[in-house]
Amino acid sequence: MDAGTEQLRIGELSRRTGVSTELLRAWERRYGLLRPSRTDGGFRLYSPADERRVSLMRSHLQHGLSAAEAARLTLTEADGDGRPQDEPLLQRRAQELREALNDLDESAAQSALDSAFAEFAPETVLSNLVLPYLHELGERWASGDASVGQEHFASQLLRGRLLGLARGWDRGAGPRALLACAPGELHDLGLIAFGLALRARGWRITYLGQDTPLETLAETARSLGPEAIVISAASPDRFVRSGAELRRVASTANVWLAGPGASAALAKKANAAFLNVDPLAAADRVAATRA
Amino acid sequence: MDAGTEQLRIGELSRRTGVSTELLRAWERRYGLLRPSRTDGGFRLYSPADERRVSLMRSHLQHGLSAAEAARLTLTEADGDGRPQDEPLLQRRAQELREALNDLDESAAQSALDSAFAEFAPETVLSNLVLPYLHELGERWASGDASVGQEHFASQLLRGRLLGLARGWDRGAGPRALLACAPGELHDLGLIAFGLALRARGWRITYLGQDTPLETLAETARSLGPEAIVISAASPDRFVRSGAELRRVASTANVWLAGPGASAALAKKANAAFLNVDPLAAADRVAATRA
Amino acid sequence: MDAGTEQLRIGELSRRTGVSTELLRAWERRYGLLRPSRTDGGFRLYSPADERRVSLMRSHLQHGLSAAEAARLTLTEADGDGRPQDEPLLQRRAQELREALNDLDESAAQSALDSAFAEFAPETVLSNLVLPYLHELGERWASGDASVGQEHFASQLLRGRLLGLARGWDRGAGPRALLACAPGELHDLGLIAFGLALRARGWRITYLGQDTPLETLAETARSLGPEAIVISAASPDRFVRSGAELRRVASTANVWLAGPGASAALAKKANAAFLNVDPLAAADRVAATRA
DNA sequence: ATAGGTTTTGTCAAGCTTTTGTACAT
DNA sequence: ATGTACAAAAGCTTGACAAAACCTAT
Repeated sequence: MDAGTEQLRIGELSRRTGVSTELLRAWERRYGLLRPSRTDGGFRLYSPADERRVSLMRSHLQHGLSAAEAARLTLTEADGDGRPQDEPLLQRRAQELREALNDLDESAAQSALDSAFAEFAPETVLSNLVLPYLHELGERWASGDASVGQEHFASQLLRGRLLGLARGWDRGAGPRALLACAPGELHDLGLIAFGLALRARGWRITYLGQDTPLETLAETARSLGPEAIVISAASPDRFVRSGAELRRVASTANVWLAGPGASAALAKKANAAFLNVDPLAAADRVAATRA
Repeated sequence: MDAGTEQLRIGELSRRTGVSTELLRAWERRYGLLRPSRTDGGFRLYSPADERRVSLMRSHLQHGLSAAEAARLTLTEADGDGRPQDEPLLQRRAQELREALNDLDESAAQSALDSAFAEFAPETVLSNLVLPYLHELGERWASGDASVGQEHFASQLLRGRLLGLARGWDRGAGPRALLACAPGELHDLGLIAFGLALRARGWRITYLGQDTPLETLAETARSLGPEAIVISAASPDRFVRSGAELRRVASTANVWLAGPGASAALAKKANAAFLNVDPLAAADRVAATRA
Repeated sequence: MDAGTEQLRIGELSRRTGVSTELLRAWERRYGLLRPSRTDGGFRLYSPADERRVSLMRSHLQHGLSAAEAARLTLTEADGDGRPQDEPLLQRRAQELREALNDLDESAAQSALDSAFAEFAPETVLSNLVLPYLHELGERWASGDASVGQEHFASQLLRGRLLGLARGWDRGAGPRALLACAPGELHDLGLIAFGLALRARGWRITYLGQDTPLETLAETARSLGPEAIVISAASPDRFVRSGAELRRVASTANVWLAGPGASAALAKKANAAFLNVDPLAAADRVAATRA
């Protein structure tokens, strides 16, 4: 068990922390600050975690907080920081984001994202927070667990965030990719994430967004001459309905079908390439064609 | 309106301008130079505009004018002091933006917007660059002059921009507004601009975005209890199709119909209020209900 | 939600803000300036937001406003997120950043930067907020107007922010640049800004940081074979002292000298190219060599 | 410019309650 | 070790007050 952890008795804890034994007991009684185990005879045995809590408590008192407040803070900090200590920071941010979005709390969501983007690389945030949340939301929604309001709220907020990251993604001298959602398709977040990932690999992105008619796509492709065209859809019908036009576009350029709606069969039929679902891996594949 | 402007008492104005309090009162009495508001107790409260007038007055006196003359001049000058010089710059930014968007040149567009937001107040940029461009694009598109690619590209880019400005728009303590596009409706930029303007008037915004089912809206409204609900659509059918549900939502909350698709008749039928087209004026109207 | 926020009692708030407890209560009673929660026993508990309000109030009083006016302003500013709405955004953010950094207020500084980066392109933020602030700080410091603490605080915070943006800047397929500060040189913010700008132009960046021995630089260059090497220093001595070694490095690669310490003469002597001072313009020049 | 009256605002006091560290009896 | 007691420190409310700032009218 925890054979290796040192267990202090109250006198020793008092000596180490400079807090009188009476006070330690009072803190335990009044605020539940400490949770010592006991010897058979009833003596308190404090763990290192208890010792940390006492120092935290003292530091808060030093800063002028009232004892009640200091204890409250100490407990929430120690719990949210100490026990799931092994739980990575990333998990915590994910949890914060999830709660904020579910509560329709915009600024909390933004600040969770701010923290995450400050602490991790953009792709890490995408692959560990944003995309998993979208996935989860899709499933909860399919099973009737999420309100559609949450879905709308979340996707709008995340869209704004991702488009913010996208700013300037057409600059530079790399190969150019043209991105669009299939006709009728509104789910564009995965495609934007893909664009960001491809951008990080040095490509220039031109993004046409949701519900792009293939005629539009073809025209734009003619004027830009992109190295790759990526068309995304969340459901297969989007591709099915425009099979003929897809073939036509694909005959003049390097076209990929992506998103949950894409499949190897559909791609083959359209004479296009098939892009496996995960946007980040997809970026690797497309980038590899020009390495 | 000018909730955020500092109002000085006579002593501080005197200290700042170096004009005795008696004289300030005399100028007000004799020439109507100043028009301070009053506290409940009767103390004068001067606005920054008053402060400017006093400096102007002093400078005229310095140049040897009689007090009466100086006052007359000050009053006429202070009114005609605003924009005209800025106008060309604004036009230039508008032109830069237009060209960049038409060329699908993302970074040029972004930097035109950067310049504009650096040089002008947010609402000025909205009302002089963004909204006019959208309007123009709509017309060109209707007449077949704009490629759909341009429209897609521009609206996606502007959406990212506006959502960036929107960050934190749910914070604070003001009344809350719930915003959504009608079912099937994808044109959300006007609604976002409206949200930004309402935000600037102290409201908190919750935004559900494109194509929001009315059931979703109703549910979200129940949990948030917003002061106002604004539903936008670019074409009337969106509203027509969901007439019955609209009535139901409107029966429990303060609902406004907005966007080019709204009309007084439709609003009346739905038992909702009608919001005239311009997003900024609309924000004024909604804000006025709670002033 | 805000389980982790510290709540102050009135005495501590008084001590921190320098406002007597009686006055704090009077402000609450008369103007509703503060809205403390209460303990079960009825003691007031103030949030960090309350603390901010008190400082704002004090600052307004300092500027000569009457208490009633100061309170009104404080409330509208603090609740409505912010400030005069009719000012160009960029100026507002610059002012917020400046105040926050001068007050050593980290979270206010971060949120000013969050807003700025959401609203503007990274380069715009760099060239309009970050670099000017650094410049200004340098001058204030030279004239004894700024404390060393402020300088450390600001540069630490900004460095963290910029390095956050820099994440992943070595990815992709563009030409590679190797960046380093000259031996002994610790001012690296300008160089990082330069790196970011070059990254936006499609380059890959390898960054060696402060105080890089030229031997290290040469070795790294041998193994990476960069397209360009940029060495930065804030004062000329850094370059002077390592003249011979500089020549050697420059003989095998394309070397640029940058930063306020660089000059055409020094560069010529080292057989390197001279990079004009502004990091963003510098990025344009370097990028142009490979367009 | 002065006189005489009013408003605003910071401070103080009295009497009572809550909080919290320490002490003591079991 | 526990539980109770206690007293100093910190807070609360109500009410009042006086200096500073401001008003109008002469």
